[in-house]
Amino acid sequence: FIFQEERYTDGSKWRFLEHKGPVFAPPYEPMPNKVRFYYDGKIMKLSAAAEEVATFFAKMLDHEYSTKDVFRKNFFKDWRKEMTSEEKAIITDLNKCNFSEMNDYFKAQSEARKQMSKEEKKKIKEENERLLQEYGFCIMDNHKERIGNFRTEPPGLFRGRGDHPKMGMLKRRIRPEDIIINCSKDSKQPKPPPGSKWKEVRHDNKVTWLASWTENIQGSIKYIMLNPSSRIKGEKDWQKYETARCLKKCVDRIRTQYRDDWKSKEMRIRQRAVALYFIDKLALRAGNEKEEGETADTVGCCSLRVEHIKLHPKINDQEFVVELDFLGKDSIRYYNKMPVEKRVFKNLQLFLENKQPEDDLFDRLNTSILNKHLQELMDGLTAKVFRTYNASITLQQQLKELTCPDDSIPAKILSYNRANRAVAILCNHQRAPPKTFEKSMQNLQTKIDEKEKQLSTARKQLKAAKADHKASHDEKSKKIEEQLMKLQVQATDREENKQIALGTSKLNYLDPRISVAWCKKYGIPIEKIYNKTQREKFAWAIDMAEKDYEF
DNA sequence: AAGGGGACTTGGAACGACATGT
DNA sequence: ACATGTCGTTCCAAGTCCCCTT
Repeated sequence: FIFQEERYTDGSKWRFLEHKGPVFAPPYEPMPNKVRFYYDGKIMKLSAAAEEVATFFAKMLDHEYSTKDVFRKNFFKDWRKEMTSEEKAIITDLNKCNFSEMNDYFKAQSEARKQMSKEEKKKIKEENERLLQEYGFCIMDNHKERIGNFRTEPPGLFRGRGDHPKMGMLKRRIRPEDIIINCSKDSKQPKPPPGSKWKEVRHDNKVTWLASWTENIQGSIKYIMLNPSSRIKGEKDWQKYETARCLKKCVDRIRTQYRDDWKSKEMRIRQRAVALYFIDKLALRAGNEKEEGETADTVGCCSLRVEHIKLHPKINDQEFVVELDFLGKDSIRYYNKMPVEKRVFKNLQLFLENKQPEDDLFDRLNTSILNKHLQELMDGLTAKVFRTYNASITLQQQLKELTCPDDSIPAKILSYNRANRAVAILCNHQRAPPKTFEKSMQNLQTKIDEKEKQLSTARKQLKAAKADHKASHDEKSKKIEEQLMKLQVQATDREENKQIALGTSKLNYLDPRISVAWCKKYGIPIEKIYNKTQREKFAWAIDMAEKDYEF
C-alpha cells in the first residue's frame, strides 16, 4: 500500500530533509526620473523608501480598495513611517498626493509585457523554469518532492477580505534575517544570499515545513511547505477521508444522541446539541472566537450571535422556521431559511431569551468544548469532519441518483457537475458571477442557434436524398445533433454555475475515490473530471479506487 | 478555563498562459 | 497574426484545531 512504507509511529514526519531555502522577492527598482510624484500640485522627489511604498498605492489606484477610508488611513499612517523627516513635514494629507504618473507607468509596463516578442517571453519562461528546478524541489526521505510555495511573499499593501480593520497596512519586505530554516542535520543546509544570515536553522522533524517567517500585519507565522502532490500531504488527505468514513459508521448513533440531548436538563448540553445539529445538517464551520478589531467580523456555528438568527413560529404554511443570516469565512454571506424540529425551535427560543443582538447565541459553548465532546464520541472526530463527511456522502448519493448509464459522456459529466454543485451549495461555496458572464452566455447561445440551423438544413438534405434514393445524409445529421447536444449541455452547466464555486469542494471536501470509482464505472476518462494538477494531487486515489469503491 | 502560539487546511480572486475563432 | 474567452495556476488571507502556559 502506497503510504504504509514510510509511516512513523513516534509522531515524526521525516528522517531526512534537504532543500535550497526560499527565493526572495526582487529588490526595489526606483522609478525612472520621468515618472514623477506630485504633492499639492508640485513635483516632489521621494526618497527610495518612501517611493517604494508610494508605488504600492499607485498600483492599486484603479481598485475600489484605494477609495476606502480605512484603507487610506492605514496606508497613510504606515507610509509616513517610511518617510524622511523632511518628507513627513511636507506630506500631511493623502488627498493632496498625485500618484497618477506612477500608475500610468505600471500600466504601460504591463502592456509592454503583453507585447513582448516570442523570444523574450520564452527567455522569461526558461528563467522561471530554471528557478523552479533549482528551488522548487526538496528531498524528503527517499523522494524528490515539489515544494508548494518556494518564494517569500513580496512587500505590498495588505488587502484583507470584507470589512477588514487592517486593510491598507504595509506588508514589509521579508529578508533572510526573518527566515527560520528547517531541515535535517545531515542534509546540505541552504545558503543565505551573500552578505546575509538566516534568523535560525533548526532540525525539527515533528513538523512538515521547510522555512517560516513571522508576518507583520497579524503577527502570524507563514510557512513554506510541500505541494499537494507530495507524499506527506497526500497521506494526510487520505487520513482525513478515512476519518470521515469512520464518522459514516457511527453517525446514526451520534445523531440519536444529540437529538436526545435536546431534552437535557443542562443548558450547556442543549446548546451543544443544537449547535451540533446545525453543523451536521447545515454544514456550518465550527466558529472559533476571534480577537475583536484584529479581523473582519465573521462567525461560524459556535460564534453565532443573536443578531444572526430569526425565528418564525409560522411562515407561509411552514412551522418552526429558522432564518440564518451572517458573514462566514472570507466574509461570504450565509443566508438560509429552513424548517427545523419543534424541539430545536423551542431550544433556540430559550437561548435567545433576555439577550441583546450582539450577545452569543450559544453562550455556554465554544469550539474547544464542542470538540472535546466530539472526541469522546469518536476517535479523531472534530466539527470539520462533519463537513467532509456530509460533502462526500452527498456527492456519492447525488451521483447515484443523477447518472443515467445510457447518457452520452457530456451528459454524464453534466450530472457529475450537478452532484458537485449540490455539495458546493451545501457548503456555501459562492463566487462573484464572472465579469464576462452575460456576454459569454450570449456567445454560447449564438453558437447553439447556428448549430440548430445547420441541423435543420442537414435534415432537409436527408429528406431530399431519401426521396431521390441516393446515399444517406444520416451520418451527418447525427454528428450535428451530437454537437448541438454538447453545446446545450455546456450552456445549462454554465448557467447553473453562475454563482457557485466548485473548486473548493472538489479539492478539499470530496473523497477523490468516489470520483475515480464513478469514472471507472461509467467509462469516463479521468481527465474529464480532474486536470493534470488535480490528478497529481489525487494520484493516491486514482491508484487505489476500483469501480465499486464505496465511501 | 482562558489565552496565546503554532501548524496545518480551506477559500475566493487575481493573474497569466493557452485555446479558439476570425 | 490577432483578439478574445477560458481555464489552470498562483496568491495569500482566513479558517480549524491542537498544545502549552498560567
